[in-house]
Amino acid sequence: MTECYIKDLPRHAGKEVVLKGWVSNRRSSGKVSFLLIRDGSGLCQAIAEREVLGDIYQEVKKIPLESSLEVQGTVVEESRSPGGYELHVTRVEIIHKSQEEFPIGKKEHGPDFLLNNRHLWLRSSRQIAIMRVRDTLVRHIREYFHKNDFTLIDSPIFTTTCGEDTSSLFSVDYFDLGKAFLSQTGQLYLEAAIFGLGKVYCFGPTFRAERSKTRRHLIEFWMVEAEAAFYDHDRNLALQEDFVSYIVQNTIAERAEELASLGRDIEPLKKVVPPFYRISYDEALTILKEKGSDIEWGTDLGGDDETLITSLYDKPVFIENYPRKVKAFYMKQHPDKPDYVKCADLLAPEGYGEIIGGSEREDDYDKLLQAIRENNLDPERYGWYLDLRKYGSVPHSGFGLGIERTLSWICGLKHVRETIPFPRMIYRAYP
RNA sequence: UCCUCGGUAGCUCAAUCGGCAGAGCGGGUGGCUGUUAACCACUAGGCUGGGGGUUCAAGUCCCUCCCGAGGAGCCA
Repeated sequence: MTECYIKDLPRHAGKEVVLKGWVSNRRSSGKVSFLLIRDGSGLCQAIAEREVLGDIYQEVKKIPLESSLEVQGTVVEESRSPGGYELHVTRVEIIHKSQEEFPIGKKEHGPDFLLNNRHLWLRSSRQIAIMRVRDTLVRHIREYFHKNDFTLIDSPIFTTTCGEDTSSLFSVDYFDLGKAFLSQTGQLYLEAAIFGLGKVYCFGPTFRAERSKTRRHLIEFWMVEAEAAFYDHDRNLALQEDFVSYIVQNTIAERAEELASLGRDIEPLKKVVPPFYRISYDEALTILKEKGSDIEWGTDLGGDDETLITSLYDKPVFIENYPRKVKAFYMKQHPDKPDYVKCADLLAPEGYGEIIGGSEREDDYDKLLQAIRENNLDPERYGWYLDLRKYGSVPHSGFGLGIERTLSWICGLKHVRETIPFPRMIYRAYP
């Protein structure tokens, strides 16, 4: 007997096959039961009739949701079944009958309950759709870098240097060496790698011990970072435009069905092609003040500010050249305006806000050392990083893109917590 | 850490001015041969987050603690 996956049913129309999966939903009407089977490849309606099945029909009719089954039957084209094909069952074997009522019901649930049952929530069609989009997005990210001659450099998770300030780092005991930190960025290591490989990227989890509690924050999230030798600020922005357009267009083309099931209108995403809008930090401030914001020069844009700016544009917008004092120590000082750095954040439209932070890096040894001291960091710990400016230092730039924020934007979600299989949040590390 | 909102049946939520604790879904029992979160009938299910207070009377008002959500700060 041919065993097959639901996605392959059209190829077996009229034939008898075996499916293995779970009872996603069930309805019965006296002598006939409709079992909605999920097998990881799709959904299919299986028709179980009393006259065909005999004694086991009574058990099948009452089978608890999410029980696992092996069903054998004839594949029949049927528009009323999801996927367009249904199975007329001739034999049922119960692999495992759910021991208790499945906690995730057919009606709505609240976020607390769903997050406590994340291990079971992942079986629902909405979560399946999001995970498929995530898989596709990640694949196109890797593909883009591969096609453009970037080499993957896996950066360490344990670090003794940091890219941001130490207050937001998780520390762990590291044998006799004292404290080590969980990585916040692989950037500094990528900078070391460009001298051998030119263009590199890393992709992995990153950890922020910030007591953030918003729809845009996770404690553990995935970030893809790229770094390229001889890329100045403008070339960096062109790369980001090309990259973001590529991953968005390819993902929405491949996952149109899933995005539709999530209720995402992809028309706004189709506009995500180069060039993106570019405004300076100072211009952003002027706009914000005109709109009534009380933001002051020398502070970062808040969530409301980002929402206001993005509402004015139908495509992603770069905010360039921030004040030096609000950005990280490694960013290159602006040659004409010493109070600024050559950097840009990329804000996604439709109110989603920052998805990329990037900059040209300081390539001058003395200026970098000075910046490290100004930020009260220990120059000895950054010895290796300073070394990079001693042997053939070159202009170079890079950026980091947050996977969950980008996915949340593409899927049109209200919160990043649904974009990662097991979200880590300030008061939640279970399951 | 701060601000705002919330916690009532397994789940999602009602409960008017402080006056008998309710519904839908899910569970159980029965019915139905084409259902699409199926439907119909019956049924079980409660320390109203914990503690204290006011009152003849508290889910409702006050104090306090716990838990959650959204936001601020910070960031991708």
